[in-house]
Amino acid sequence: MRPAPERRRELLEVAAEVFAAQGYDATTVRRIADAAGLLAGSLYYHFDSKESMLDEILSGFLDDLWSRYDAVLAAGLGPRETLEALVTASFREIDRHRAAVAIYQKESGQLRDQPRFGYLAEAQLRLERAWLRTLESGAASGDFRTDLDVRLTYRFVRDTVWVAASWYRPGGRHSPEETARQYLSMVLDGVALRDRHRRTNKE
Amino acid sequence: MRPAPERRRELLEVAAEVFAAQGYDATTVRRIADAAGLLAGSLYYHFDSKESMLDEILSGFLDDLWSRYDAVLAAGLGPRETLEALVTASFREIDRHRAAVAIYQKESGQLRDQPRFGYLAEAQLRLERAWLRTLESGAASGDFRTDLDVRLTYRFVRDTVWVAASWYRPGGRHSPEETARQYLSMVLDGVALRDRHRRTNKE
DNA sequence: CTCCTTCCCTAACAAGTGTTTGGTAGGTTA
DNA sequence: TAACCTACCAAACACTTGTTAGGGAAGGAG
Repeated sequence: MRPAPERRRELLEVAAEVFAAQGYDATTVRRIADAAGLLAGSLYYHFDSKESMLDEILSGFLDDLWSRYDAVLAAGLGPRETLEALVTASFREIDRHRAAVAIYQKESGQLRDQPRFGYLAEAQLRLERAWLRTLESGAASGDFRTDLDVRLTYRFVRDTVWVAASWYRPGGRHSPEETARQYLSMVLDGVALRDRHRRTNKE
Repeated sequence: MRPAPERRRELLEVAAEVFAAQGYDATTVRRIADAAGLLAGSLYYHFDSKESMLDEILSGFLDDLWSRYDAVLAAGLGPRETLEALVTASFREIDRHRAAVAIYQKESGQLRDQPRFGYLAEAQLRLERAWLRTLESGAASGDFRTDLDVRLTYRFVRDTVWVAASWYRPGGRHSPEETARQYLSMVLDGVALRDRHRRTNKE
């Protein structure tokens, strides 16, 4: 009597990988079964629909993400440190849930209208609020520039981070922490050369 | 005897809009027909397959994009001016071909393996080369920082620009030129406050 | 041994898919 | 007038889709 949840997680990982590579709608349930080494109908012993698999993948990822974000936001750091911590946490999440993040990026737009996936819209709103608060308090405290549209800045930071899931490969040249450091350096200081940059790359 | 190509372009625009909103695979040919005000079978008088529509949309967009990029690259500008011109051209392209760009972003990954869409892979390669050359010569000339991984910088710039297609709406608050200016300001100088930024926002 | 549970297979289902075929209303040309 | 072309409709086609029902092999429990 093996522990069932293990097999379940195995299958979900396979499904996530295929969803991320082919897109949710383009992925047939038979293809997931092929990749997992069983037949299409057998998947329905573990899950009650293709949509349930997607649901479980996405909500699992979001739960994980929020537990990390909430920890950062509750730490009471300064705006700049909060931004750094959020970005770093995001890249760690991409490292762990690469497929789920890619799916979220691709399909979230068309899914959030569906009642079952309403939590995607809520999550996006919570995310936006958290980021806007951080950016605004950073502008007030003198950490960030004040001549930029805050909402534009938010989208800029958000997108630059999360699109990375489309090309990032775990175990590649850069660790999530190093990728985060370089991204933060670009987002905060820009790519143009200024006198400081010669050796100010704070470690 | 009205000019046929006009109707053709009309239908392609409708199709592009639906593809962008729902995703290519999730879009049924009947839904396109609905949105265009005719029946599914009638589409096959104008196009010989659903795939052909997608092909025409994407290659049309890429042709347009390259004609603009080539003009910029042939102008012999300095690295920083080239980067600024490329980014501005990109946002103008997003303004004109928003739906096509969104489709390209979403589906290009799964399409480029298909022989018919091989030109997508070629285009991506040409784009990467053009950008890398610009970034490298900018690092050599002292315009850009040298302590960043060039390929990472490339992906950073590329992504930040093109993802904008997922939220940008023509006729919104910001014109493509103004959006480009703000993005360039963030990419080049960063979002962190430095002494200069109080009033150095050139113009 | 028998019973039961877990996990999978075989085989089929109804619904929806992209596409084709034949026809036709209405305008243009001769 | 008749012949023709454009742009569409109506109806069906073969196929794929997600999903279900019934059965069976393997192994632990009594």
